[in-house]
Amino acid sequence: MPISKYEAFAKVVELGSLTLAADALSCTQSAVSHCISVLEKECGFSVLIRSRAGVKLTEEGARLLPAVRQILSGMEQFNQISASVRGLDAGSVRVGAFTSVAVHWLPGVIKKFQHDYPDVDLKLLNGDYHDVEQWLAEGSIDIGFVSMPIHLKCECVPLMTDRLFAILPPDHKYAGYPKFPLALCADEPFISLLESSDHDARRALEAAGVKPNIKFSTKDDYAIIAMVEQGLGISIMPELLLKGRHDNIRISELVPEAKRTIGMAVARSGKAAPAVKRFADYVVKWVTLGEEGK
Amino acid sequence: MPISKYEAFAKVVELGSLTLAADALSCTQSAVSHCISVLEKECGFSVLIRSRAGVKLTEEGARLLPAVRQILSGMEQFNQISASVRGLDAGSVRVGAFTSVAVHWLPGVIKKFQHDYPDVDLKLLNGDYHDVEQWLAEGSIDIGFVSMPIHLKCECVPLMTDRLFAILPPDHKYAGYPKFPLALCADEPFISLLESSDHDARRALEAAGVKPNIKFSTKDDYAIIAMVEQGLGISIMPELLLKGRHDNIRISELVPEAKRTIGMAVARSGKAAPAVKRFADYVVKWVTLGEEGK
DNA sequence: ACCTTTACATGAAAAAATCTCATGATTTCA
DNA sequence: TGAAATCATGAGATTTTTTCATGTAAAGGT
Repeated sequence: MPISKYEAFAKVVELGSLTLAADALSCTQSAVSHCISVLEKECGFSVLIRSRAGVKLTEEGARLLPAVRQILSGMEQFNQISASVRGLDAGSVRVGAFTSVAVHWLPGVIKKFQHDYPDVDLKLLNGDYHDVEQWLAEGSIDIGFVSMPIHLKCECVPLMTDRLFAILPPDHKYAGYPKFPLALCADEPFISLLESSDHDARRALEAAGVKPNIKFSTKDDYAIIAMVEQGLGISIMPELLLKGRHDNIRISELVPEAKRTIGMAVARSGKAAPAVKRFADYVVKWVTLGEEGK
Repeated sequence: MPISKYEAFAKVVELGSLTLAADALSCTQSAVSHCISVLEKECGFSVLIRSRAGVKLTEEGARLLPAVRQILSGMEQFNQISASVRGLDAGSVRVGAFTSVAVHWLPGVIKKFQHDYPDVDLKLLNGDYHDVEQWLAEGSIDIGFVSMPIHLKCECVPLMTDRLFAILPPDHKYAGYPKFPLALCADEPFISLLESSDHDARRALEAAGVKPNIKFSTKDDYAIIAMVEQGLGISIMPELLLKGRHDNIRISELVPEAKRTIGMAVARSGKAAPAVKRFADYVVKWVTLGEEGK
């Protein structure tokens, strides 16, 4: 409970009494008296005329009053603004995400968040894994969705693990089988994401020591699905991306099983702006209580 | 040497570095760092992004900046004003006046002013109209009392209008008449101020097209009165000079009526030292509320 | 007049805030 | 990899602010 001498002065002038001002400021009359003394010592002249029934401004004190009001109004404004930022009436959140998250999670999260905090400015950037990490490193986004692990030094919480599946054209010779041996990717025409865009399938194949027979590469996940549909080859896709779609493809479990872990990285996590922290909370809540949670 | 956290914040933002700000504020880098921490604790979010080469504002910090600037500008203003008022403790006021003012007004004004501002050094120069204007022009006085109008380029406020009267020896042939025709000055022996000392009587006579029959000239008003008393001649004097005196003379209204306007000229009026402005205020107050005001 | 009440002042000591010192951690540059 | 530069941090010293306990002065009632 620190009292600024300016506040004390203004209050005393307003109420015309040290005692009343002290009450109003919840401190002792002595404290207010000392404050005024300090003020007067600094000024080098008295600002108040003391008398029996309280005090009133000297002419010099009156000259100071506008400046004091300006200081106090500035402090008031300061508090208003910081409260408004704290209360999420202000601020912005820049989110970077790759396709599956941008398609399956963000619309819902954003809708809910925007409803609760209509004054926060949301910005969504869409890219591949590499883009998102780049943006994080640059500081051009506050929150980035990534495939874990990540080398960037910033706090990153795992959100869910997502199985990888083989996708085949419907009339593919292995289409009938419920499981698909990863090793076959070495023979079958394989449609891949660009190297920079993909970590998951690549990691799975490397882990199994399989060198895929890459026929096509693209940066767009849905383009791959379309190509598979047309029988141009097979590919590997995470479950989240396939969910809810009705493509004319066959989906088979991989053998051995492979997965990715989707994580959320928060830039300058501990010191993130309130709006950013809150948005991160929303994401976690959204994912943990049933991704499709109302 | 107390450093406000607002000051620290603004300086850091301005210089983009805690270290430089610390130098600028003559305190340690540690102090600045603590200040910012306190600020951030109060706000509940970070206001600066720390990096190798200094720091920069967060978006939230930027929002606070205008309020901080307002606070600092208020403090600056506060110091300016108090320094200017303090000027009264160190200032001096040099006043030039002619006889009637020096006798009838200044003692009272000076007494009151000295009581209220005992530290202000007052200097009073006594002279005639010409002397005062000379001193004003030279800048050797701050405030000069003059008979308006004045040609000098400096702010000059009219204080009062003062009627001119004829003064006659008690046994003069016209002594019985309540009014005295100005034209008679052409015949009667006339006692005049030196040309440089007088404007008022001269102007009145000229306006009436009367050429006075000047027998004696002196620079001292009271010498004229004494000479009139002795029956050496007649003269013209302003009311203020005659007030409160009990000379053995006859005072008659002039026909046509004549007057002078006493004004106060303030050198460099707008930029005058606080003590000078204040003294001028006192004079005006003194004159307006009854010249003999308590 | 004299006491009571009310209001501000003051001095010492406690409490709090602020500053410095020493040192740590991190990043950049050579 | 080491040196230099920059910000952070913790402990202790310093300064400021607050409280507590009175003191002083003026106004009002009796």
